[in-house]
Amino acid sequence: MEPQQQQQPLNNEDSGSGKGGFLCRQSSTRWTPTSDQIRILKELYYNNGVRSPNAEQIQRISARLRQYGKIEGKNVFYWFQNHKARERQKKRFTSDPPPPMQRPGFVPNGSSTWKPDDHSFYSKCPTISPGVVSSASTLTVGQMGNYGYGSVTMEKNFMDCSISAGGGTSSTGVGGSTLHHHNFGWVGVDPYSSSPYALFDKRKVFDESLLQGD
Amino acid sequence: MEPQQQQQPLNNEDSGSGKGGFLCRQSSTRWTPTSDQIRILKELYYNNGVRSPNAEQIQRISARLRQYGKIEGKNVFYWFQNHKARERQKKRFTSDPPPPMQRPGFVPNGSSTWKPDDHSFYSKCPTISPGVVSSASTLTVGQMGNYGYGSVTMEKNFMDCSISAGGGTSSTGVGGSTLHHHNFGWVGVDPYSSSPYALFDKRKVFDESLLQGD
DNA sequence: ACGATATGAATGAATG
DNA sequence: CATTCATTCATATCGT
Repeated sequence: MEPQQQQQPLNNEDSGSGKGGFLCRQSSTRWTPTSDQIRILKELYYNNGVRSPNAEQIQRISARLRQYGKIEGKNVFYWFQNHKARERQKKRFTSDPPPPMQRPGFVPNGSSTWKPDDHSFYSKCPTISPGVVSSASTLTVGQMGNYGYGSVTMEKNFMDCSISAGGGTSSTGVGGSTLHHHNFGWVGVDPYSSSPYALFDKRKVFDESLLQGD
Repeated sequence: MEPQQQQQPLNNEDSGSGKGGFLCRQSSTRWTPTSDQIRILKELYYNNGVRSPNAEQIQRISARLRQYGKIEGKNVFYWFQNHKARERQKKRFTSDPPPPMQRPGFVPNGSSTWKPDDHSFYSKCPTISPGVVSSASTLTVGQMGNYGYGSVTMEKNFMDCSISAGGGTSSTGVGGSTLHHHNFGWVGVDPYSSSPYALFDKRKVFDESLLQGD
């Protein structure tokens, strides 16, 4: 990447405190990552091999990053998406590597897309005590955030090994619950639905089942 | 990042005279297309209707343009991106009649994050003349006809719902008894693919504003 | 020398 | 995951 390393007059954090009600340049709607946030994100990306974090990871990451400035989960999500995509893209039109052709008979990857995400090549869980790791399998999302050694420079720890967590991939392991993962309660109106009755189309929102996480 | 200026002030290559070592005009901060390169690019753009060349085309174009000066794939990529964007932007101000009302002073911002998406649909109908071969010569990247983009304008400003942590099924939902950490932000995200848009429908509401745990 | 404008570069956000 | 759009920043270029 481009050596863009320097800090500028971070003017984020803004929030026009409603000075008068008019004027007040409403900061852009767009997230403006701070240097620290960027630094951490890159850390995660390069040092921890995080590339496509899932919801939980995103939650933790954004929570951690929030210390350095306003940020939402989607920002983290997009950041990784973009960073990854750009890296690939740049490489794509920078050189003309012939399409990766695998020799027949050798199935590189059946159907599952290998995710270099966490638990990939880098040995993770650096700061996690072995004993504690086990608990990670269930869910460590608590907020181990930054304890002791953590400090600001050490953020890889919270990334840890969450992969096992409920098999982010196969949540079906829910067990007794016959709950289907099909009940996303998306609220919001349908911009396309010109049909008034389409209102009931969607399984309306707010499914208590979803809320009652427990 | 936004407010952050990315270009690092690399100061090498003193073009001035021994100034001492302060500011200097480095020669290669940014690509400066030559007349020939511009000419060809414009030809591709206007005569061949190339708007968003893909990796392969970019490679060919840059290779061809390299005859006229140093150039990289990304330069071509950005050139088309910018050219297209500016053309559109410009058109938006000129030929686009001022929409009724909305005068400065009217602050739409109120409760929901106003989304400045004014995907004005306009038929950009390029002015390329079919049959015109021009002198594109060797380059055959022309892909006229793909200026679709006239997508419909759809407002998806409904990304607001509630925090129905669909996580129920997600990894966190492991074991019926395991605690469910609901702090989920995005509604309707598919935990399996961690992609907010992985929904069956095209809706992809992810919201996270309610998040504020820590 | 500036100030304005044109434009290369970067990146957040979104779509398919 | 690839592609695209919008926005913004930084700088090159031009005008006065």
